[in-house]
Amino acid sequence: MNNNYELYKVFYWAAKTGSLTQAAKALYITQPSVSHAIKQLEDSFGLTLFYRNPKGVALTQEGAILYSYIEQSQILISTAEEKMAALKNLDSGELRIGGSDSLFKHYILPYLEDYHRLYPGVRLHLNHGTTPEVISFLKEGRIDLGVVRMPIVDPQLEVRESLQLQDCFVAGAHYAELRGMVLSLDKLLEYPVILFSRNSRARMAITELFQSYGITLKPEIEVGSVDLLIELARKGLGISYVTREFVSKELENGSLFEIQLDVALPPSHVGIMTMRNMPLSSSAGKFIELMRLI
Amino acid sequence: MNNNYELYKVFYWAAKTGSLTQAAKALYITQPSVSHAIKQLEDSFGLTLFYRNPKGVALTQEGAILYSYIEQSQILISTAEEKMAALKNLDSGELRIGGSDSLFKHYILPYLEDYHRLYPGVRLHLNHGTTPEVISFLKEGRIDLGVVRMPIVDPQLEVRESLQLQDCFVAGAHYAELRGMVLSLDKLLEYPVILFSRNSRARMAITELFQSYGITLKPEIEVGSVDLLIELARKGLGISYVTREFVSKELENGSLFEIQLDVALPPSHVGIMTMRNMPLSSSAGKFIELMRLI
DNA sequence: ATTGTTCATAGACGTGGTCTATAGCTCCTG
DNA sequence: CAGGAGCTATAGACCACGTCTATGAACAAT
Repeated sequence: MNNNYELYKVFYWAAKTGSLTQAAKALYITQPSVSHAIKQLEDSFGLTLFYRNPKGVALTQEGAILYSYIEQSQILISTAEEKMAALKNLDSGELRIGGSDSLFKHYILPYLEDYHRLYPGVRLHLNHGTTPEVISFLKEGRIDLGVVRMPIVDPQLEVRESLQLQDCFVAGAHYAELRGMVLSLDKLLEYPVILFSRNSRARMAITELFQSYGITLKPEIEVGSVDLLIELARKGLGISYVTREFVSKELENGSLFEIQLDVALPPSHVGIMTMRNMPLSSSAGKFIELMRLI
Repeated sequence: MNNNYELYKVFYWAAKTGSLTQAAKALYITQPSVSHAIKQLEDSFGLTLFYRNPKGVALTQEGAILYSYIEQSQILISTAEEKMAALKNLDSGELRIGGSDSLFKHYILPYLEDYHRLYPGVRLHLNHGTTPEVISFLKEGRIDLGVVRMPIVDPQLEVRESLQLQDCFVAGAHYAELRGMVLSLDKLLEYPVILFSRNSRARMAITELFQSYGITLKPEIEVGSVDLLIELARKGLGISYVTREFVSKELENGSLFEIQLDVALPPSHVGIMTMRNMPLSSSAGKFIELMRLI
């Protein structure tokens, strides 16, 4: 009774077509093989499954009972195989990405659009959060990949550097007097500074930089959205510390200008983060491939 | 993608136990075999199905989707195998018998009782009808076996002679004067004769016998039930032509007595009839075996 | 009769699934 | 930190078993 499940495939086709010869054709094997397989099944059960007629075969009572189960089973397997093929060529499946809202909006979005156009069958899930939150999501298996600011030092994670960003201080028309000037850090602090919320990686980086010059950076305003940072600077409420690439539009149309400093601000890097030693889902793999390609 | 379904069995156990080693134990094969099988599946799909951890394996997104189908499929197969085993040792299944009411009542019933006691899981279906009807039932596959009067001459059918019966004429107290007398056929016909309905095999046989002596047998009363034949004879409405074995009780307690004739009435044979060249269901096979045994 | 179906049987062949042996890895423990 | 005990992956050998070809037997149709 310890059957080879392969026999059920043969049984299924024999019952379905009502002919061992037809079953053989469907399975691309010869009729004696089918005959032999059916015999094996019958012997293993100690039951006769088919009536053999000169014009084919017909299920016996017992065979019909077996078929009622095996038919369902085979249909499930076929469906599963189709599903797998669909997952393979990304006709279905899902892609779950973690990252910050600003990175989604200013960096990932165009890739997502391309990706969605190429693979409309793949459902997209975006989970926003801070860098440590995104790392948690990843480790919990709630996302396939995270897009965050480097550096990330975690042996469990594999990080691909994908983009270099340059943070800078920007101001609006209200501080037009500063346009073209080169400020020292001390001088800068005479103006109200607007920073992103405390637990962001960019905020930590700039705070450390000032610290290294012995200066304590204390913001006038603290917000949780990059859009607000930009908006507040434009309205003249202070000088915002933002990623230059994310305000390129405003810099171009002159609604914001960059404050020149007498020290170099360190560039920041964005990385695509995945679990090390864990295979990527094909949807995630294709997405990363697409990001590096463009 | 033309997969060996055997691989799904391995996949199922690997996913279920979360360990290739455990799956190997469940399947009574070695761990490298399991490893190899999973690899084959993954290669065939072009997808990774498991995360390999140092403490076992876990399904990937894609693997989990596959599992949702395969699990159902495997459960169906297991259920089917259990069902087959149950059918084999007659814990389930059905037995469909065709025959006349009188044969059921007087001949088959005791065997049915034994059978039901031995295999209470087998559902019994009794289909009553005349001999030609029973033959039709059999050929249409509505019954597994028929119990009818012989002779049956049909190349499609296989008939096992199972019982010899002796028909005879019986009367009740009203005709007590005939007790011990030996009657000629002519003399018999001076009394009202009660026969079974025209289309029965027993009726045809006795009509032919009279015909062979140049006598036309015309019954006074014609009924469709053996019980009625007996009852009418007991009430004195005439002389009934019945199967002696079916009135043994009445002959013993004296409510009926057999009319002696000066010619021998031919014995009739009961046969168990099945389709030739068609395998018996195990339930039917066991029943026939039981009938011959006792 | 002849031809064309069907399934069953016999025997040969060769692939592929299973095995053993071993390595690499991580985690735990003394 | 070394050693042991898990786990899975890999390599290579072997032989069972599933497939094949060839043929037979039974039946249906022409």
